[in-house]
Amino acid sequence: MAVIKYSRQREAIKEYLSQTKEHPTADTIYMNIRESYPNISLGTVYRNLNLLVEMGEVLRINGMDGSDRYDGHTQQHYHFLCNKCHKILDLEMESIDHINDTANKDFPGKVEGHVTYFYGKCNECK
Amino acid sequence: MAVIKYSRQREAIKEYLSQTKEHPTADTIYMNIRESYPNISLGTVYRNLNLLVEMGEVLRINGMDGSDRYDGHTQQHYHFLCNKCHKILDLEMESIDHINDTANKDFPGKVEGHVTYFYGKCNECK
DNA sequence: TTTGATGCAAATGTTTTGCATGCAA
DNA sequence: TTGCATGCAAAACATTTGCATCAAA
Repeated sequence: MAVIKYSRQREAIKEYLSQTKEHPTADTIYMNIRESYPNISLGTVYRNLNLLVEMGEVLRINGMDGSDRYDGHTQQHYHFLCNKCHKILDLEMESIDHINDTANKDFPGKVEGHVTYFYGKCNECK
Repeated sequence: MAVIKYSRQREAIKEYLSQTKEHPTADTIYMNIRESYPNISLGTVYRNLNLLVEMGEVLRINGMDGSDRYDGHTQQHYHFLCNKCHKILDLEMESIDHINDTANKDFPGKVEGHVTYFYGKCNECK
């Protein structure tokens, strides 16, 4: 089973994601990391993002738009997508984990979690 | 502004989607419609799916997997994704629309809706 | 007759992969 | 020294689009 070795590229990606409030695409991440590591390749960015998502250190947000977006802040929180300017914002809200129980009622399998995002108009667009 | 003309291809897609319980991909839909319309093209399927989604007659489900899936049953319902066999099931559950209000609290913009899907293990995989 | 819809193929955009080389352990 | 990670380029996918032709109104 593959041992995971240190790589400065992966560190740079993690560092960049933990420090930004945006929810960048792989390409945006690539552009940014390139400022410190001009030789990094897009393939490496994708490979590391997949690794980090798998390890639970980064969240992948998809279905918003053509390409996936990534979020380095893994504490439980929800996202808001503006229908007008397509910005993604973090929502500070109380837990809605009880909807798992609602879903589990009368369901023969086992609901373990949910993925939710909210949409509407952001502060500037409303 | 574009008038929408009747097309038997679009009818066939709508009919197929309203009759299946699966949540097929564009390609699966294409394969099926091809049995009655051998000359239909994948481009036409995509064009019509986009149209139907825009008209609200079909739901697009994304973020589950590489490619988007479509659902002809537009009454409000939630989806469940099995982590093991990757099946998508419909959930019969009470409304959780109140989570919009939860999200709206302390949010400067305006939350208009949400997208939610549940995951876990289905009846056969648990 | 007019104009939207289609089929076909080429183009686009995103993500993955094969392979030789580099680097961590 | 071993084998995972990288850079590069090509490949793989999913989806969109240009254009000549077809068909609905």
